[in-house]
Amino acid sequence: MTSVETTSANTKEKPATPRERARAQTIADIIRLGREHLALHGAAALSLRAVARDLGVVSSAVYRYVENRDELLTLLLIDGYNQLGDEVDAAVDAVPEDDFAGQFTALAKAVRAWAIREPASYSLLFGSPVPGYQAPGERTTVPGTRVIVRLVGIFDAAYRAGALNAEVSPAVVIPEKLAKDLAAIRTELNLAAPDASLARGVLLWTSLFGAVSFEVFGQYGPDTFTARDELFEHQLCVLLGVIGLQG
Amino acid sequence: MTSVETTSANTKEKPATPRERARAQTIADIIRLGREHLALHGAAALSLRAVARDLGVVSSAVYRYVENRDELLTLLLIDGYNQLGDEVDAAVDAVPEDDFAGQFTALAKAVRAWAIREPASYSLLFGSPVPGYQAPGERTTVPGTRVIVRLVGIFDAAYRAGALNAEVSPAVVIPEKLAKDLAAIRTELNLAAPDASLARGVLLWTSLFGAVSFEVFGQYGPDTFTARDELFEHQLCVLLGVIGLQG
DNA sequence: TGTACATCAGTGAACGCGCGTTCACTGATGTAC
DNA sequence: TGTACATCAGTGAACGCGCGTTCACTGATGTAC
Repeated sequence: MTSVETTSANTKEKPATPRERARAQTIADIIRLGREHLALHGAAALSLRAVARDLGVVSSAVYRYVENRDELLTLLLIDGYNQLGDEVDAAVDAVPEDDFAGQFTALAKAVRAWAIREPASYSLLFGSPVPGYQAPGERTTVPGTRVIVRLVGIFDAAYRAGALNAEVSPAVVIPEKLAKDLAAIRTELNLAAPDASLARGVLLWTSLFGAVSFEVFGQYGPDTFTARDELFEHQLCVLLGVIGLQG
Repeated sequence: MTSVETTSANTKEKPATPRERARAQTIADIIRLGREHLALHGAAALSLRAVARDLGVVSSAVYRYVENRDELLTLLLIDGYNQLGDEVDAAVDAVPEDDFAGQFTALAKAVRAWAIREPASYSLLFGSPVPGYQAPGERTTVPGTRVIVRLVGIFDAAYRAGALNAEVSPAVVIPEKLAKDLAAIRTELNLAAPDASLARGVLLWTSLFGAVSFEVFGQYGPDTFTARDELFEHQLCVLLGVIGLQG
């Protein structure tokens, strides 16, 4: 269920000894409790002592499993990215391969559903940075880019299939500096879509998370929008139009 | 310079006695130091004791000016909203009244410039909620809605002037529940634009802050985009197309 | 103008709290012969 | 299979820290007569 198992299965293939299984279980418990704590008090207030209390163990015992507070944050970050990534993958995989608009919609809805269900994890991943904490890039980059990689994957497949109408609005000039960035992305992810399409993909990406963040972070206020599902779906429709995909 | 003066000028008209001026100055200092602290350690770590230290005063002395920690947060919130609102207003006012695309661009650029200059304040206003803190709506709603009110103002003026091409893409059906929300907004803000245009306005709003948040919160990573100004301007262009305004 | 009193700013000590982290330790679980 | 040793999980006390908040207080600044 949690992605810890996946991660540990990747590093160590064998089911291992009872002691090792107990250890893996404890680490999973620590992450689970950490996530609960995150949900209740936020990332900045995450404390090893509180996790130890919930675990029913003396505070220093946690140091057998986690080097320090920052590492617990890192574990939660990675676990969150993988949870989100798993749900997004499952949602997209359930849509026919040639239904690009459907895949995009599924991805977007999966992101939103997860964000609303796990607002604290969403905040940790996509909200304001945690003061004094710097994520270790070598461990977080891969899980942290799963959603955007998947998104551009759909995007590029649609382009290759000729389903992307890039000329949907008058061509906008892309400055050379921006074109260089886009070229680097194209090379790294092995894409075919031209600059104008890629740039629209970035807009899609930021807009999607902008809409979700407004909802999760309470920017809409309590009463302004009661029809939030409908609002979100409508925004998706318009965004699909922006990249020239028929919903 | 800060908007405290504006606020206090609104409640008390007179320049007042020396003692009162000294008091106002001290409150302004507290807010300034609070903002610096915010920038260095984040909202969750904001402490009255630290502000007192920077103010060169014993910790209990701050309670002469601020009821408790939460009220300091509220002051910072209101001050931030007003700072942003002032800059946005100034930027928009500098554009000719009939140049709606220019006004929108000016608003967007002002938001982004302020956010990049004051990332901590931006985080407090638009990032993850501060755990354990609930903003008092009766004091924050008015300053907190200045930007969006200004945005829909531009938007509606463009519509009334016939500059908004609402039929830019095939009409999307707006569900009844969402239409009700939009109708309430239309009444409250005295707008003329139809549902489809208003809904696009909301998308514009969330997309704008989505783009800014990604940049401020470091979601782009350190290297992916070096041409951030160009990327943002390009996104504005596309968004202008979405609402049917010629940039 | 001068005195008596009220208001206010700031002091310093104290309260109880929770935090991260270290360290020497006790037992239980595993491993090697 | 049985014993001797190594590894590991968890204990409990302690360290130094910063926090929010209260309270009785000292002086300085203002106000009323």
